[in-house]
Amino acid sequence: MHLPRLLQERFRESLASLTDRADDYAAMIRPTADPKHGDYQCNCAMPLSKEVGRNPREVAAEIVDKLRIDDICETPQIAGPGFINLTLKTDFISTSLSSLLGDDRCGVDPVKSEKSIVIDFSSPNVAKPMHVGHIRSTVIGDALARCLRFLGHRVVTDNHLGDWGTQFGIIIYGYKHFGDPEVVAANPVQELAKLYRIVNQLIEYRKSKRSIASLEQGVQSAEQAVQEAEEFLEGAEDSKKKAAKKSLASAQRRSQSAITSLNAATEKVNVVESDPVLAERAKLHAEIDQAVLEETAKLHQGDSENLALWEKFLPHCKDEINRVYDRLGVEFDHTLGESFYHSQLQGVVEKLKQAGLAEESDGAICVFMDGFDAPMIVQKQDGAFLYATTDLATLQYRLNEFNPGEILYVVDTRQSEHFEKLFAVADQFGLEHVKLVHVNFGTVLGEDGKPMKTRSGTLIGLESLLDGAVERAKQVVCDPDRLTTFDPPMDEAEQEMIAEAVGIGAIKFADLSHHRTSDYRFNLEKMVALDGNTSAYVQYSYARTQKILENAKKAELDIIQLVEQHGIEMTHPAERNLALMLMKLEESLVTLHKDYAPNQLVDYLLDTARAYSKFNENCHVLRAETPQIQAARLSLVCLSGRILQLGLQLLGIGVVPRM
RNA sequence: GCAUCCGUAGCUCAACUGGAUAGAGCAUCGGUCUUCGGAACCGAGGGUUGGGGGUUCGAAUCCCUCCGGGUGUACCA
Repeated sequence: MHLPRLLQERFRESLASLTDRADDYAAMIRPTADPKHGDYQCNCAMPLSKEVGRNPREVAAEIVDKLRIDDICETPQIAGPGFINLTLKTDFISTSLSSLLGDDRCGVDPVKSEKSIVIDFSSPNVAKPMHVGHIRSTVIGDALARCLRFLGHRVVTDNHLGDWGTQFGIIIYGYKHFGDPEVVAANPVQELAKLYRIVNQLIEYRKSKRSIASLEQGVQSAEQAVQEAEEFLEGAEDSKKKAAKKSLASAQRRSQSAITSLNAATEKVNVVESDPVLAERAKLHAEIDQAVLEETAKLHQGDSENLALWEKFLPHCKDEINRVYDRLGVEFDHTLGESFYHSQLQGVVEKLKQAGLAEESDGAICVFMDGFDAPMIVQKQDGAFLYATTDLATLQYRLNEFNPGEILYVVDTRQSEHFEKLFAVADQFGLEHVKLVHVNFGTVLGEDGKPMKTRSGTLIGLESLLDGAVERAKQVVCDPDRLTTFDPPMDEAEQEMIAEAVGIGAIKFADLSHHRTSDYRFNLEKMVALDGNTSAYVQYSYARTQKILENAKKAELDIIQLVEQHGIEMTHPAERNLALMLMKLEESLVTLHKDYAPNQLVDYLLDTARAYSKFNENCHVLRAETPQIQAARLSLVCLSGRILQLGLQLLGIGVVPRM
């Protein structure tokens, strides 16, 4: 059920005699912004009037005159410069609503032309703890996969794991120098993580140590700039004071951020140097960054010892990330990591050379392209391949294996340039039949508006983030005062289950509720709040529907019978509004697909939950005046519950029967 | 420097890609109801969509320009 499409068909017929671009004009149907203009509006008369050189209201009148739509809408109204306003007939809404009953797709028609769509998302580096930066790709990618699949597309999800990079050099180095084979064997996941941290800390120490001099210089020049700005402000004429204040504030910000960077580096150095054990280690492993790269290179060249270690460690690293996926309820059809493509990389480079696309420059093999300052480097001076190479190999493999119509890369927006290059190269490879999309997304910011970090400046672990949300959700949802109102009482297990659903849901919902391309501020308190634009509000609305159905002792089959017997009679505006909302799920999903923007569905669910609340407030079900009215209300409650549940499920969020 | 994204209510964010009086939620203030669970509902205030110009029936959206910010910029991913 996609109302704009239905209306569009009618307009196309009516427009056919006026223009040969009837399709384009018929597409100009929108929901109205204000209910007083009806439910939908068609905005085609104004542009069309220009094409045919006539008065827009006249054109609108002619369109309306030819329009056969009285089975769906009241008489269309022409308003303003030539808007055609459409109000659905309440009968039509009732009939449509009853057709949703018993339909497990909730009225969403499967797409007519299904596509095969590959979605590349999450893609963490194994052996490195997952952190806050992995939320967005994982949550957005999973939601897209669920929604597009539900729409009827053949979706292939692939987790392009970073399982072949420097982080393994780090672990291998750590194992060789700090590892105890027995301890690692006994508790591999934790021990490997520990080894990673030890080596990484030393590398960070070295980096920081090297950068301190230039950071100090940065602070100095920033402070000088502040001073200059202050002096300028003092001497400035009144007319320039405002501008001078602004540039002073800007200089102060820069100075602050320079100081922060310097402090972070100094802190990393001090942590190591103030600890005798660490200081000794740092001295012993002075060349550690180089050594780690060498271990990585040896692995890539097939060194038997390192390869054996890699094979031994990889499963444990996967266990580690799979635990997080289990908790998030995320699954993949394929997990083909970088290592899977290793043997194909040389071939890709050769192919690029043969096609005349790649050439040597400064010892590296590069693809130069118009419109880009820097080339795409596919092989380094030292012979190593890069992620551009892997991405090309991956693309090639996916085209052969999955024959997709679309490939979506759910990856941070900071990698835009990489994907522009990748797509440009792919284009020259003759891949124009597949739609390649970089589904980019913004950064998760802390309360201070800067990328989210812990107080000590490190990234926040994903698991501790989830733990925090669940814990907070439990405090809020399982408040002892509230719990006393439940009958039967909630046992500990149920409380845990609710906290998990609400806590994890809160994080996902908050992420998905923002347009993916914008940055957003992470605020746990607001996310798990019971009021506001939160998952808990939607989940709670669902729980209320279930309570009413329970009290009414009616299952969906009973309701279908009641409707067959009594029909659906709507007497209150809140009923009509809710019913109309319930018919719009497909609309939100189609819009979602157009922009790969899950916030479309989030907005829909919030609107629906609010419409339900209003209905719930105004329209008593059990005390309904007549059986007809009650049948209608039971239908609305039942379908509201089903659609809220389905919508949340399509976002990867669960519901609980009571909370 | 170049490229690119952004600037919307006090705060956090939307706005179906050019449509009517720019919407939600927090927060603030006021109101409703003997709860099919009040975690509710109704209402009010709050905006020159960073500034200025342009395009047209119509601009938060497109173009130009200035101001302010983020990000990326040859061998990391």
